[in-house]
Amino acid sequence: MPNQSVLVALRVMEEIAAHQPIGVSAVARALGISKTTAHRSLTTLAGAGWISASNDRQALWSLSVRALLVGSRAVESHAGLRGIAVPVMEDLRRTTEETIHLLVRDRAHVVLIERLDGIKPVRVFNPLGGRASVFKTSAGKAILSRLPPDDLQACLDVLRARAGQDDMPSYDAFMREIDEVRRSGFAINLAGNQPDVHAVAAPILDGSGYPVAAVTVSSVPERLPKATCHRIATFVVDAARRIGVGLRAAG
Amino acid sequence: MPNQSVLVALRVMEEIAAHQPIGVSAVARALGISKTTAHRSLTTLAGAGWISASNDRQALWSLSVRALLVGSRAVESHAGLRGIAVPVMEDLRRTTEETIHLLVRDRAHVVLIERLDGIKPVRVFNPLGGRASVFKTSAGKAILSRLPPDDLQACLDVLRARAGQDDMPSYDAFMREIDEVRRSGFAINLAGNQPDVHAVAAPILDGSGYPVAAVTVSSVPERLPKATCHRIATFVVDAARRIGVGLRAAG
DNA sequence: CACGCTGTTCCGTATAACGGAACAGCAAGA
DNA sequence: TCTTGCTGTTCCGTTATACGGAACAGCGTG
Repeated sequence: MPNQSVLVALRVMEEIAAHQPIGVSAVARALGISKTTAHRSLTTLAGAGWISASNDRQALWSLSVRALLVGSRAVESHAGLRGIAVPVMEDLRRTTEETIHLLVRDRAHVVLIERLDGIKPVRVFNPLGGRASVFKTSAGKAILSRLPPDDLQACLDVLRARAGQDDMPSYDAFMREIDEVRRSGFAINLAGNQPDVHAVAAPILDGSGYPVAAVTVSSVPERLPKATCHRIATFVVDAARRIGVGLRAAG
Repeated sequence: MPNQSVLVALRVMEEIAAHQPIGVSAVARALGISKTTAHRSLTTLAGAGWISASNDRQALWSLSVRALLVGSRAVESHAGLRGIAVPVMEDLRRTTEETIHLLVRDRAHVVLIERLDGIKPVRVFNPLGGRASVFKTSAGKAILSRLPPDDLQACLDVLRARAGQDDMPSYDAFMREIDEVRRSGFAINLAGNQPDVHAVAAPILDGSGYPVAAVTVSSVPERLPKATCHRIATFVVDAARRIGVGLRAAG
């Protein structure tokens, strides 16, 4: 296994991201490495400007802005997905007047890469880069419904291991829901991830039919009851389709 | 210098962020390292899931979502700045009906860490994690105006080296403007960074008086002429003050 | 005052990372 | 077609480097 120190450094950054601000000993304990190695990794990362220490008596480490600068470029990697999606998302917001999200998948999670706020005063708020379970969100279900069988099975294996815990849906029920999403072309989430947030999602397919992302409309339950979700699903599906067309034209 | 391979890997990621998608040879050339080292670094980063290759004939590398997942946590490092700022930013948007930005400084740049879209149809659009010169933005001038003398001088040295190039302001004119900003408490930018974008900014000070961030109101010149900038500056300054109070209360 | 915890430094050794060289595959040019 | 110049990839020997144990200093608690 090459570049052990790099693997350590990356795990250190992930540990900091999850538990910042955090000290040397806690990092070493969490990763099962010696304090010496953790300390060396931290000072190296700090020297490169990716993390910084609160200069208290007991140094606690946090990610620095450089990490954001580099990480934020990751959203541009999907063949200009965001640039193509944003104008369509603008249209969708004009039609629905609600918050529009653009998400991509990372294993068993979806990550928010763009957001357009709803127009009305009461509105959902999710930070960019935010992460949620692929099993509890409409975007996750939308993407999973179009995944190739092998990729889908890999995700479902994760669910089988965790079903029941943490409000995870049962394996069989989830399978049935994915089938239904595949048939209808859109997914609905009624407060399954965050209480008081309803959402409807549609998968964005690239030229080869792979679901690279999902668009969603989110709002509070009062403005987005089940019936309304079904009614606006047409617009969401159409927006996803238009973004897909743009992707094929671009790349 | 310890952990050379880590330093290489981080530089590789920065190079990818700046020029993705990019191949092995180009990375090696840009960093002045051997193709072997670049290749090893890339495969290690890919193994850890931070970058991924387009599986074309000629492998081109891009940042993966994992980089965003970690990087996005960097915005939480400033003692809960965003959580405190967002509600105040909501108020400011309600008052002005324009786009509200929250930015922090990284050396001679400001980085956008949160954005609330304006209500009106024509509106500025800046991606989160986006970077702009501290000398050409209202946010940059607002933050610089409250920097301790040493930090300010370090930045001004950068300006002295680059003054004239790239639409950079002259050293003396910029000094005068910073003095004016310090006196008035807010900064204005009339299309100095992006054409057709006017903005007004105020610095957010922590408990020790250090300018940790800036809030801005941005819009198109028609809705934000110079006179209007001065009129709404009161609201921007007050928003920045309220966020500062929240910071002091929190930590 | 000892104990447990911080973070930090030193050091010997095992190993891992370096770059040169060689190879395969593709594209443009002669 | 055959060359030239670029890709990316693999192998290998040597050197330098990253590892963890042990020891140290500083602080708060029992």
